[in-house]
Amino acid sequence: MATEPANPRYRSERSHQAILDAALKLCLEQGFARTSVDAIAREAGVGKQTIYRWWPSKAAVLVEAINRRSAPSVDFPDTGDVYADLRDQMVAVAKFFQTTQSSTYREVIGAAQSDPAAAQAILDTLVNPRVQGCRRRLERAQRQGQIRADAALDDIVELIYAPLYYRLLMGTRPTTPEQVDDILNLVFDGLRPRTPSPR
Amino acid sequence: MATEPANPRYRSERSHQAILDAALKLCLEQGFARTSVDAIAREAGVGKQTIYRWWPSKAAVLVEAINRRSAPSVDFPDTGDVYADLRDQMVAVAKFFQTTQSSTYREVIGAAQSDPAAAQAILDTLVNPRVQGCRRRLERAQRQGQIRADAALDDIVELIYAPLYYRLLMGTRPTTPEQVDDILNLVFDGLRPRTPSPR
Amino acid sequence: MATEPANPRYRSERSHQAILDAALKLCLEQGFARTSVDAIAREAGVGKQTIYRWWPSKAAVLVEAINRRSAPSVDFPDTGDVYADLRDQMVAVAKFFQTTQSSTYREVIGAAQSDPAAAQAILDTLVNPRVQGCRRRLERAQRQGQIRADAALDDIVELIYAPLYYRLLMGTRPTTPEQVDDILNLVFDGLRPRTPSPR
Amino acid sequence: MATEPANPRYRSERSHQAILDAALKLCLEQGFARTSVDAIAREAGVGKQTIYRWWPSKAAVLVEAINRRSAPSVDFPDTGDVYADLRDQMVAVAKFFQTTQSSTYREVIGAAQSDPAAAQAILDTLVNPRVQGCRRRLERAQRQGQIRADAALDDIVELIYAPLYYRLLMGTRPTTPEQVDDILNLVFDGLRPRTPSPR
DNA sequence: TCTTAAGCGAGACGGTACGTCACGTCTTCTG
DNA sequence: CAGAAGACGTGACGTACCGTCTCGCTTAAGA
Repeated sequence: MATEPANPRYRSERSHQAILDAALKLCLEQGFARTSVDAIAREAGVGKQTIYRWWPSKAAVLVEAINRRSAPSVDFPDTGDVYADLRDQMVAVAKFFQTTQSSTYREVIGAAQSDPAAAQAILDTLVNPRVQGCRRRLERAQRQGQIRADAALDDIVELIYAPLYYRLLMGTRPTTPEQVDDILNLVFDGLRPRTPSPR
Repeated sequence: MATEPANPRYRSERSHQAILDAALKLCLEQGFARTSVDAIAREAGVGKQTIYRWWPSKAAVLVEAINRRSAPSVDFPDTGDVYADLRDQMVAVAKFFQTTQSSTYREVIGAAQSDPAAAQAILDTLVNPRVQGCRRRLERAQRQGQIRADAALDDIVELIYAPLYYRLLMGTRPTTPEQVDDILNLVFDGLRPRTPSPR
Repeated sequence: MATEPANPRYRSERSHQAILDAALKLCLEQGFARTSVDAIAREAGVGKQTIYRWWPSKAAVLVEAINRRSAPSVDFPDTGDVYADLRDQMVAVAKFFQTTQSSTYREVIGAAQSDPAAAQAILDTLVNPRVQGCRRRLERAQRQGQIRADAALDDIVELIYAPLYYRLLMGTRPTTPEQVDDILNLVFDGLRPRTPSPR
Repeated sequence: MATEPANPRYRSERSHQAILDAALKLCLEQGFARTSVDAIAREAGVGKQTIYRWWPSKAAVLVEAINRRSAPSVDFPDTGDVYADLRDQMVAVAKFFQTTQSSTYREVIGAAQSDPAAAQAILDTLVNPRVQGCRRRLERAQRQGQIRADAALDDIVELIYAPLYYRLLMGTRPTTPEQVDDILNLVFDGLRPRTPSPR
């Protein structure tokens, strides 16, 4: 993983876990920006050096911590109905974006705007694995003729998730699960007015 | 405006402009995160307190500075062809997102993730005025039957701009003007496979 | 007076008094060091410039304010008994040094250590007039044979008052009126052991 | 010592000395009031925090620095002739008060008028050890009958040193070594006119 | 009586220094 | 001898005051 050094010789698993736990806890309590590395070390009962030994930045610690918590959600469901599967997955994301924990994720993405290494870690660890899962599901749907054959899959993935991230990061409106249907309807049927067509 | 105090008595216009200029210049040279308020004050030949007197944070200064530079782009074109008009505007945004200056905007949005006041300033000053322009254009198009009557306009605005912001902020891929057509095609025609329909 | 400009044309007597009152009040409440010129101006309902127009420094304001309050104590008594007269005056000084107001005086002398102009104002306005009064009284006593003819009067004045100031400024011990007799006994009779002599 | 924290764990001796040296140097060059903590840190090649970690104030730093320089002068001579010994010690003090370095001491005492902790440090570190030395010398002299048996020693110590401090702090006149004899003559023989007595 | 120049309250201005916080590295002692 | 504890150099923070300046307004002098 991008946030891991090559050779974790002598690495203390106890300290490792304690750091991730402490980081998440403190960010939840007071926000990522107000959480210092010193505070994480103190909370984890760990020397500051131990953190700097294994992670390049505070953001990297939280990328790993968030990933550990959200690992189960990587798998993309496949019930045969791509609309329903996308809906399920997006609702899960929308619900997460409504929780308090998501603001740690939000702040980490914010910090990554000034920290290319953190940005890369987010992509590699959190975003891309899920994007790949979605892409594979869309591929199957495309092969089965459930979505247009000429649509670029990467464009579709982004078109679907972008509105959720847009609302999260720009704060235009909260991301409620109900809005997922609005998005999917638009994305599936398009903007163009049409002669009545069977769904 | 959100970043302005109620009563700018005796405010020095010279200092005001010098601060905005200095802030933009330094952010362009070394990035927003590496630009300190001290440095802006020094570059502008201004006391630090003068900055804190009129703006609540470094981010707020840059919201106003960016807004001053980009004020002309608020107007949304109306040639009668909504697809072409959206395309024009999106291409302009995509081009801006490719420039070096956009990374200041990007970092300011990043900082706003930990600073609700800055987030509000971005919405009020930069985002919402342009969103309103787009929305009004879509309303006319909807009245003229160029887009579906049952589509919620706010959803459409976000569906169109979100992919550009997503790429900007998540760094998945650069936002080239060519991709604008890919997005618009998807958005207008939808994902559903279809019997040939006239464009 | 040293703290007064040459030509007080148009000077507002109301403001003048308000400044002196405000300065004394604030110093009494929170100490000289914690009292800012801004605060004095605000308390006096006066523009800051008005203070700077008439006094060179915060310390100079307080020298004048203290002087106004203590003007009556300049006169040195003359009952014919120089010992008793010195005792009276020293007791008055010792009592003042025990009051809360004296710590303003103390702090002003402290500030004068880094401000030659203030030091000069203290000498000219507060110290020297009283020293001269004491000196004149000692001169008469010397002419009347109550003190040694060969003693330098300036040395005597300092020898008498220095212990009080020493205790005030060095904080070795408080200056109680009772100690005045101890000092005067020593000063009058000297350290040398002696054959019994008539008082 | 009053200016030392209880437990100097891991304190860097190199930084410690560099701070004291830098503080003295800068105060000598530009005065105590014009010397900022920033400047001391810069001159010493040390972080500002390191100063604040070990001393409560700029004044406390200089109390320790002055003490380190003047440690040798604590011992009080004892040749058997108390007048001569006092004269020696007072001349040394008077000479020091004439040097440029003494104005650092003077300004520190000034600052202590608004800083009780600094005042205490001056007493504990600089004044009281020397006062005790003087007091012990006077005790011996008193036992040997060189000074009056009924004189309070603390009063004598202050009576002797106070005029020197008075001149230093009130700026009435410089403290020349010649004046020491004038003071001592007065103090030993007293003010009272007398029948010729053998010295 | 009417200018007119000043003093005036208010407070913004360019600055300096403050004392604190967090960073990422280095050092010391302890288990 | 690895790791906790935390001191270190660095640098930015946001605040407090400094002494000067720029505003309109009031006020008293002299034309």
